[in-house]
Amino acid sequence: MKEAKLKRPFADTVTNTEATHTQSIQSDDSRPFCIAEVAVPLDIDNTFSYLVPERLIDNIKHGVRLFVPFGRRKITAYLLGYRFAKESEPLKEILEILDDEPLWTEKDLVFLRWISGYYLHPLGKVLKAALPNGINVQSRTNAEGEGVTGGKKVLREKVFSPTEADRSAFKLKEKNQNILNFLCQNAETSQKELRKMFGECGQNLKRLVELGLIQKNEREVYRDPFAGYSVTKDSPKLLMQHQSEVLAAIIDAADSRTFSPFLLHGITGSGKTEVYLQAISHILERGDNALVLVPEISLTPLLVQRFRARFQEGIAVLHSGLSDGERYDEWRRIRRSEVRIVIGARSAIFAPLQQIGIIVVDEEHETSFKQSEGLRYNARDLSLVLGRQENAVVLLGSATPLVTSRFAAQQGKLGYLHLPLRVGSSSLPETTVITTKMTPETPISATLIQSLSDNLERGEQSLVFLNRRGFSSCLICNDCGADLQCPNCSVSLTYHRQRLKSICHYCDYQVPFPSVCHSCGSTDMKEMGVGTERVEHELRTIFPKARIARMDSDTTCGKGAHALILNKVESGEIDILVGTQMIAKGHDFPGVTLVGVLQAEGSLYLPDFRAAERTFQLLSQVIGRAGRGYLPGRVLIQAMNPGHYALETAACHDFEDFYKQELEFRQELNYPPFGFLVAIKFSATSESALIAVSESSAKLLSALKSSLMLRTEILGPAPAPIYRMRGRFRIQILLKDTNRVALRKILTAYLADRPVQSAVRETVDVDPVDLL
DNA sequence: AGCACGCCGACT
DNA sequence: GTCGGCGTGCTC
Ligand SMILES: [Zn+2]
Ligand SMILES: [Zn+2]
Repeated sequence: MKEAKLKRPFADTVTNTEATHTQSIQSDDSRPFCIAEVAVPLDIDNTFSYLVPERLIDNIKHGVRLFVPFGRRKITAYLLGYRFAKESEPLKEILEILDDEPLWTEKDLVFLRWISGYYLHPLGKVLKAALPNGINVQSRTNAEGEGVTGGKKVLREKVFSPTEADRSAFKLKEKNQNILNFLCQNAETSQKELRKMFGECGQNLKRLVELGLIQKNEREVYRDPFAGYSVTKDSPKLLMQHQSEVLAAIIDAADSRTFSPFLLHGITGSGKTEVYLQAISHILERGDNALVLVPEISLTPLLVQRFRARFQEGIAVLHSGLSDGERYDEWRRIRRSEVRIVIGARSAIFAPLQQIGIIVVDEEHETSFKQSEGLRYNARDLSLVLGRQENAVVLLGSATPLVTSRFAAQQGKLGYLHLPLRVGSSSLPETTVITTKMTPETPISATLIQSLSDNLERGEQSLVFLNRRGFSSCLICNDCGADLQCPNCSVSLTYHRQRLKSICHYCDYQVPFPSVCHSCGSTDMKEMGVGTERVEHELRTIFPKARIARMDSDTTCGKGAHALILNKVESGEIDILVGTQMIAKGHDFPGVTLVGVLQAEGSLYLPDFRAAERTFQLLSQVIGRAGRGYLPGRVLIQAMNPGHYALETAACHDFEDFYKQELEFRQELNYPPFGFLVAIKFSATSESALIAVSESSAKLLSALKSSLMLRTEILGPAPAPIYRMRGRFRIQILLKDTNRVALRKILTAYLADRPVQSAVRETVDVDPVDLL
């Protein structure tokens, strides 16, 4: 054995899994050193200690960012705690305290530490991810860090208000008198608004200030992303029987003031939103606040409008379309308790909202609640953790709940609330499954063509759904049989006819058309597999007079393009809409009476244990698009091999049966919610590093198998030991129980022991665990 | 993340 | 000989 490493000069370095003592001991002469413990936003698990210099001791407080020397650079760091000590090892000094007010509370820190441990992500990076981007100062390498408190600019405006002075003592010009009267009768008013009412009035205001009749102040203004949307007040709607029962259960739980998580299972149009609104109203009345998480695509002005109509003021909206400045403004309003309701996409889980009484997660099954890079958190999962910490009600709402949620409800860990009825509307659509082999020449079966034709004649609208964009999913060489693949991702390139290119849907690698075979150089390439672009093309040939539109990420990349297509469908300007899963989400089309699903099993055989669940959810959603108006709906599902239970159960709307069969499948293979899953993804810079990792990971896997894992698995096509995807190599580890301590130990040991260190970067992806 | 240090192959 | 690329480890 080699001699142990040199003794490290810094003792007692705290790792971020342990709680740090943040309670400070008062400074006195016997304890002259103030030592700050700090997390940095880098790939480092331990924390660092700095000396707080004399000049900063009076300003130090919890929850602030610091500017510290780190190596030969200067970076932003996050203060975790500080203490006074008799003596100190030689430490570097903090350069600056970047915030006057705390950015996070002790409670927030508990939550963030939990996240750090659960997602195996350094605390400093978690803090960075949780804070709004506008606040962050770019680390400066040069010595002059002037203006370092920077971040996004705080906007100010001038406001005027009357003084106590005796107003009758002056004889004023008419305009001045009018302004003064106005100010006496109203709250302080900005110059901008006064200008609107009285025209250019800078001179008049200046005069009134000089006379001591009014005073000028500055106040911070917030950039308002939803300004200009007028609000018509509405009042709580009368609930149907099921809704009132559900609401009563929620209110009961809320009044217990204990952590009360619910699964609210209600099909689209069953009146979930009204239940949310009234539950939130109850929480607000008793003085607590509400956090509402919705998928990015559902976070529309229309939704915000609904909340504004009910609650008017005190609503903050956080979505990805905000500029850093706007987002920072909303964040500050929340921090200062100026709002009672926060509505946002996944990152809103980090909103600095205090006293949370209820967390609503709408469409909880949506994958967009999961962040797929950096800190790979799932806001749906975190809502449960936060709700537990805050003793809040957590409402997970969905028409097609996650298998995990459904299971937790069965176990009694989630309260199960069901809204079975469509409010004021029709029965479920009649659904037929057709067995067809889809070919590039005839992607649409004769039966579906006939139905579309009938629908056109009746003047009714149709949807055609295919979960694959592009013209053809790959090009195959007629000479040697090789398909055109992405050199980075080893997946077939999708041919896009309009753009005359073949494109990798993972990394956006492109080759122009006509293409040359990578292996033999032939230019004789055959189109294989069908995408939405081709379906649109074929439909135009079959129905030359029909008004046809396509909606997928290719046709909606422009700003407003998405809304434009939706509007056209809604106003009846479109007869047939072709699209990917995009047409399954978003708004209702009351005029649609026929839905055709092409290649329904398309997403079923992906190397993902949730493939069946995703397929079922998607199909259920698409099926639900038919017959939402007054006319009954009809659905035709085309599949090559329709025997899979995900298709069968979706077709006959048998939710119970789907969950039963899916849970059997999960249990047999120890997939969540029965097993615990962690994916380690590698990206390597060289082929040799890759091989080394492959070998060492095989060793890891066999070690895991022989120790505590009940089942370990490598995801992907055999016989490759590591699955290559999006330029990365992925192995997945499944554990039977949810013992994170054991997992962390094994992972840490593996990562430390791995042969190639920096040539390989791994990200650890923790998948759903039973958090209840 | 950067940055320095050390090891090994290639090259004026 | 030494120049430089890459792999490794450290930063209070
Ligand atoms: Zn070829
Ligand atoms: Zn690619």
